Amino acid sequence: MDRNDPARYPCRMKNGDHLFLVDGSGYIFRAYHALPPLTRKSDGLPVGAVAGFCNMLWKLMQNARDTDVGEPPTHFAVIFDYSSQTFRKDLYPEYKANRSAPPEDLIPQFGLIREATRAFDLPCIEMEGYEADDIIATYARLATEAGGETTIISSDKDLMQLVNGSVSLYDPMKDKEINVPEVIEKWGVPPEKMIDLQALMGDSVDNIPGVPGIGQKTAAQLLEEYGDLDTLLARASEIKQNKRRETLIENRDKALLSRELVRLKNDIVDIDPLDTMTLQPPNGPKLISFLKAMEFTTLTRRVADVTGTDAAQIEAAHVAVASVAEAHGPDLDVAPSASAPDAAAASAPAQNAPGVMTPADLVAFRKTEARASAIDPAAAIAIRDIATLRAWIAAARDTGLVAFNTQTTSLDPMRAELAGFSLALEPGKAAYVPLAHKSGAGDLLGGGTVEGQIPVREALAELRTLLEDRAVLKIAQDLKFDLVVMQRHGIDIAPFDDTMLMSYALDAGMAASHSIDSLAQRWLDYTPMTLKDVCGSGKSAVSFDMVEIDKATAYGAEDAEIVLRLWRVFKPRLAQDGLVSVYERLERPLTPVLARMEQRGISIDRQILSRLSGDLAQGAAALEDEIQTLAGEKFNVGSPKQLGEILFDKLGIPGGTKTKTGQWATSAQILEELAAEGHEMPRKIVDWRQLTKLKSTYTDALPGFINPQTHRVHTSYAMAATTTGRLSSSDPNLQNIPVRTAEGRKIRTAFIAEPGNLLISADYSQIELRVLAHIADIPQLRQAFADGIDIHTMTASEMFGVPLENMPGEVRRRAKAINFGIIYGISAFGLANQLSIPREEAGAYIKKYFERFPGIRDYMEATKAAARENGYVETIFGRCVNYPEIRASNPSIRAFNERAAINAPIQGSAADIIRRAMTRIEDALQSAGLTQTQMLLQVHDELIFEAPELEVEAAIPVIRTVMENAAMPAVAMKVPLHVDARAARNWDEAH
DNA sequence: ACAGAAGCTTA
DNA sequence: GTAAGCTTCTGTT
Repeated sequence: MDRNDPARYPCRMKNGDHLFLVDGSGYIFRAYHALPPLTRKSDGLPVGAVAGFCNMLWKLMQNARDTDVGEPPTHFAVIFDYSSQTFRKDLYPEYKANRSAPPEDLIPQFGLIREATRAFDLPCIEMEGYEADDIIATYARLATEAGGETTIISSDKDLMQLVNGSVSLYDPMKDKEINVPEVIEKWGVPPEKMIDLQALMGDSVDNIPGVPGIGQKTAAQLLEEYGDLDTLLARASEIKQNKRRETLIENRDKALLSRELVRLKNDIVDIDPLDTMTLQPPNGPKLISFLKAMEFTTLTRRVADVTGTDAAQIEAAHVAVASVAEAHGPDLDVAPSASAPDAAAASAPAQNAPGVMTPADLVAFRKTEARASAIDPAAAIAIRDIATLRAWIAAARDTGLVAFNTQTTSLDPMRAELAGFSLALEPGKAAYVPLAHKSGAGDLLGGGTVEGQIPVREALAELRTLLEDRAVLKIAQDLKFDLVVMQRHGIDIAPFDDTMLMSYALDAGMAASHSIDSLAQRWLDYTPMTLKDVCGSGKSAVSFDMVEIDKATAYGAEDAEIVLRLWRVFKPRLAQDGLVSVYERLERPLTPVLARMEQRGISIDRQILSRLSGDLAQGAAALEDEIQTLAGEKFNVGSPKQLGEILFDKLGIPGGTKTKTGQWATSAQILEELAAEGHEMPRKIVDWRQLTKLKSTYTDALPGFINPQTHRVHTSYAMAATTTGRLSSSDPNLQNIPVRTAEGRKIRTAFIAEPGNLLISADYSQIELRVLAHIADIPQLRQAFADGIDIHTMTASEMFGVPLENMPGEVRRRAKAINFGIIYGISAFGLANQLSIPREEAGAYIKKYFERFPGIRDYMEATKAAARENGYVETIFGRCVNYPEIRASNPSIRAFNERAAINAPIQGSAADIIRRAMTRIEDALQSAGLTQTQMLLQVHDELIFEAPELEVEAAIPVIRTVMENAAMPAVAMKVPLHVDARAARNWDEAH
């Protein structure tokens, strides 16, 4: 007798009841790939899919009214696949044969998700020999026969065939209901024709053959014309297109077999009756016990609130796990091994659906997915009331992830006023929150605030709960900017990911820019609006708070959505390419450190600069007179073109050379040579240029950067501007303040400490040569550094056989030039230029050098070979620098790339070392009780601090220790690092 | 108003 | 010979 016979098992389901069927197996795979990887904090157990599953179940049980799925559920069950041995395998042994094993960190989650289902007190249904889809089909039929509605929680296309007036699908990740019209829109046929459609088009993921050459479009068109598969096959000979007719006749059997494979079995017998699925109120303690074991704190709290349970009183359940993946063990701070090139991921087959994927497949899938759907800025929402804002923030906390950015009135974060901010939760779901937009109308009254904006204080109070929530990952592009803006409002942002830094870790050297515009172009094939489009440009430009809210919404929300989409591509790539540690240890943690340095700024003495400016003006004017007298006419001394004509045409000085544009070259080097030949004017030009350079670039420009509120100068550090890992500084650039000449050094006396404080300058001595000695493992260099011997003197002694004592200055100077040349990927041409000696002589020096230090030549050859082989080189901490043009056929382009590839590991490793020091130094000072000592500036191998006089003496050894040990424990340097540090009232004396 | 060249500053 | 950013001039838009 049939167990589903109503006579035997009176089915309690009745008219108006609503059955929810969750496709548990489908969900696991989808959640695993769609959600950010999450591991249980205490033991590294991967639980991302479990977390997504629990959040979804809870949401469905609680908020069915709020989601778009109609009536709340009365019956509820979760359905799983039992095993891969099903009747379809008997029919067609190749069915699903091309699937690979699930990822290792997904395996333990299968069992956990069944545990989770039981913790929710929900029936957990699986049957040997059947797929979850067949069980779902059977229950949907039973529910319909009993007069109930069914909602299937899945978006699997295999289930589309079940949709009808009383059965619908619901995609939990897109919060989208799929009914008959949606099926028609997506597939071009109504649900009842889905079986025939799939039979024709086949499915590469499930290995369903279909009819070769017939895709979705053609299949839908044929069914439209012939009605169904049987009719189509019967009348196949009528088809006009030769190719299509032949293939349909020839592959008739494949089509019929495919139909049996995709047709779901809706008449399983011996199945648990529907009345076992009646939805009960949640069992708070049981559920919380499980959630605690999983360490899902946010959901635990929420369940405790709703069920009125005291979570603190409940013990975590003991949850057994089949096999814990060890892949995500404790972070040992070890340098990663050589990272895999991108080629494997790029060539992996891009699939249409997640399915079962290897990490490389996932990366390929995410790259395809990124381009698959269009960004629609017009669909963005403007949030203009506090209730809506709260709802979005709650949704972000549910998801645990949100893309965020600020829109402000200035590109300088220290002057920027907040105009609004945007949030994106998932592709297609982005919003902008205007806060301080004004209308141009009230000009005379100072501009009126636009109606319908949430008061800034209230909005920021809500925003704080999101940005400071440890359970919500904030994703931004160049987050440091937003961090400075928000920290000025007393709000921190943590935890976070930064797509700019991810791109930098992944693709340094692949393109000049890691800006959002170039990333959107590269990864999404999308050209975003520019600030110019929104604010205008030039004289007619307006600040962002004057932009119309609709326009601002489109711009701001688009930004957030792009960031979210980029993140989905980059996150798995970091793991795939072995760059997680570079990103998480060298890039991300530096962000808040730099944000604080930028906010502190440095004090500058206006009067010193003003007096210097006057002196420089006088000196330059006097020289200008003399120059014009020598020229016999007034001309613009600052114009290289006019100057060239005076020197080489009018005065007829011989030996001039031309630049590539055909102008006379008048560089300092050429002018120096002319001066050495006894010409009077060139020397004066060189001096004039020095004075005007100092005046325009430094003494005149710097005061304009003094912030009116802080009275200090706040530079901006770019974290992703160089290819090697160095920072750069701009607005103003404080990494090129003069130091070489006495005149220039006077500028540095204007950089001062506040009264009662001193500036401390701590710089690495010869860090790049030490790194070279480490990487290339050169015995003499290691010995010299270990013994504290002057490295250039040692080099000269080794090369020329001269004793260390009484080394002639000129000999040491040449050795020094060679040492630097090595770091720069030496060429005879460059060295000859540097030392003003014939190329042959320079070549002889290099030859001699390599004879004495064969290890250096080996290093250079090995690095070139590696760069050519892999397309990239790496630093001692695993930072990759790409050289896509290393194989260029143009010899000068190729040689340039080779020199850069030789230099990058050296410069980049040194940059990594100081980054590590910077991320540690604040804590070290705090721990030493030095609470007032603050890091202000970084100049590649130097750090500048400001400290109260009383802390200086204690701070210096702390700073030195952190800096000298910064490579540890990831890398044990074979040579000691040495730091010189001193303190003074101004930067000149401290340096 | 903007872009590129030339030149100069730093590590 | 490596890596940056800023100013002025010059010619174009």
